[in-house]
Amino acid sequence: MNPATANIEEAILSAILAGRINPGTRLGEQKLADLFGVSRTRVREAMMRLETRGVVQVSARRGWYVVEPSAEEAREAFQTRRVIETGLLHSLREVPPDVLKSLKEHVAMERDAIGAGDVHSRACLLGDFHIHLADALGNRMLTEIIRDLTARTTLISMLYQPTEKAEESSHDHEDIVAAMEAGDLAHAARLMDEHIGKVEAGLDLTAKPDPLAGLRALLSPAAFAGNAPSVPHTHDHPHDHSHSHGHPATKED
Amino acid sequence: MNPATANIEEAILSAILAGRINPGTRLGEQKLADLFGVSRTRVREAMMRLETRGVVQVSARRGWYVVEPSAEEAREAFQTRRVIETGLLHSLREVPPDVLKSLKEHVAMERDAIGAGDVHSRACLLGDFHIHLADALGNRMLTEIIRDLTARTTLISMLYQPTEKAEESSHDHEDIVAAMEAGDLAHAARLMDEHIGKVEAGLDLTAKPDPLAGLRALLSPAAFAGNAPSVPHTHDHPHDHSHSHGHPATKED
DNA sequence: GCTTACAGGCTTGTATACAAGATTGTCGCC
DNA sequence: GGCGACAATCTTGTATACAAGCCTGTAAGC
Repeated sequence: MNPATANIEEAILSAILAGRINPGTRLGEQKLADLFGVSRTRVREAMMRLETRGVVQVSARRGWYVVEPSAEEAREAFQTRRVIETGLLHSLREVPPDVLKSLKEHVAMERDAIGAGDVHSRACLLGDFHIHLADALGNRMLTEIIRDLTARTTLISMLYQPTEKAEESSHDHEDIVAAMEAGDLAHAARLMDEHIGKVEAGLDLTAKPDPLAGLRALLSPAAFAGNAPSVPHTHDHPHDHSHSHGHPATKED
Repeated sequence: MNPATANIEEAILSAILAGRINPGTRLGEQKLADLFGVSRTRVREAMMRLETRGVVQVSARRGWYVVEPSAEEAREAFQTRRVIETGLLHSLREVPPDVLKSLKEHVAMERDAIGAGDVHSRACLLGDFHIHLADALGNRMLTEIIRDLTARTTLISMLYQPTEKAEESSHDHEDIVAAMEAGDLAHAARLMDEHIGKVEAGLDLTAKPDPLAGLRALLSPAAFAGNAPSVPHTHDHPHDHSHSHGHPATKED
């Protein structure tokens, strides 16, 4: 594949995985083209690849948008992850020591990030755990699949997760690694199943299937005093104008 | 997505699934553009999507080629299928009656095709079984993943499978469905694991990692009498010239 | 006779131009 | 004042033009 095109694709995907780009964000071709210093053609390539991978969508003659998975799609994504990740643990006969070591280090990093209150890298690490785990099998194909899936569930969490129970997730990860170390992979699989189930159960899938959801909350409690309180444009500002995309998407303020 | 572009993508992918296009086949942009009556742009889109899905590859300024998975990739593909499909059966709590009915009908069709000696639809059906099974969960995401994976293993079989044990495969499918009907999904998963293992074991992964493999066989047994026997161009004729792609890839003659 | 350099043709890579549709702001009308 | 039509603007969709690199066939040199 082309290095430049791959870079654009990678840049956007990892920004999503890291939670730096919100679901529903519009990604204009020209804007990205300017940003990366190439023509629209290359950006379009990257976008179409990402569309195939299920992380962006095109709305005809309106633009590219980071997907906002529906409740139905959210359920599918979690089910898919459950199927694949428990299947992975089940088919793992033994865990190589270096993989175990790397996973333990990862969990330690999670705890540090949580302790430091680093929201940004925290979310990133929690998703990364599963990708690391996929690496355990040394199967690139599977890793790629889980990576794409994780991107989707990350977006889902951003859409539907009222409160991120980071400590609980990290603790689950720890237990899973412990079971792996003990060689009880069936148990690890069961824990993984529960873990994903918990994350899914923690979502409020009735919350915001549409961008107007934020509105409704304002409308119902008698509001509408004098001036509509500016309706803080939920998305549609991919990169303000310069490329200093630093603010880590702190939505819940 | 665009209907026309999607059609090109679909057409090529299903031709691969049906075994009508051989691994290693070159797919020229202009040729396909003429064939579908569009410009190269659209063909390129379709190709790049297919590249993301892992079924074609581009060789810089030479052309697009249907992938020829290496032995390593073949192992990964089968392992991935094993992980996902056993995981699927494990996480299936119960099997809806209509799904069971549909699977039984499918297996019956397999047997008919085998009985009739219909090589073409036979291979197609054997792959389709797994896709149908994915439908059992009603999870489009998972179905899509398995579909792409099946495309790859189909190509792998075309590359490495000396003799296709169709009857055995169909019998395996039958057993799996029987276990599902009996409600013993753990058993079904075990059977699936064995089944995929058998298919993988039936491959000769040392066979032809390169297009010259057919050559070596000719070279070693003292051959080279007078004229090199024409080296029947192993691939490189996507659609001869008109679009009457009817010959069902009977390679093993 | 064999090897090497070169030229021509063919294929993709990339940018650009133009067409078609969507959105939004404005003006006229009721 | 409110509503609807219209025009300006912006965005993607598609095709085409040209650049750049690979492959092959040919001819010259050894």
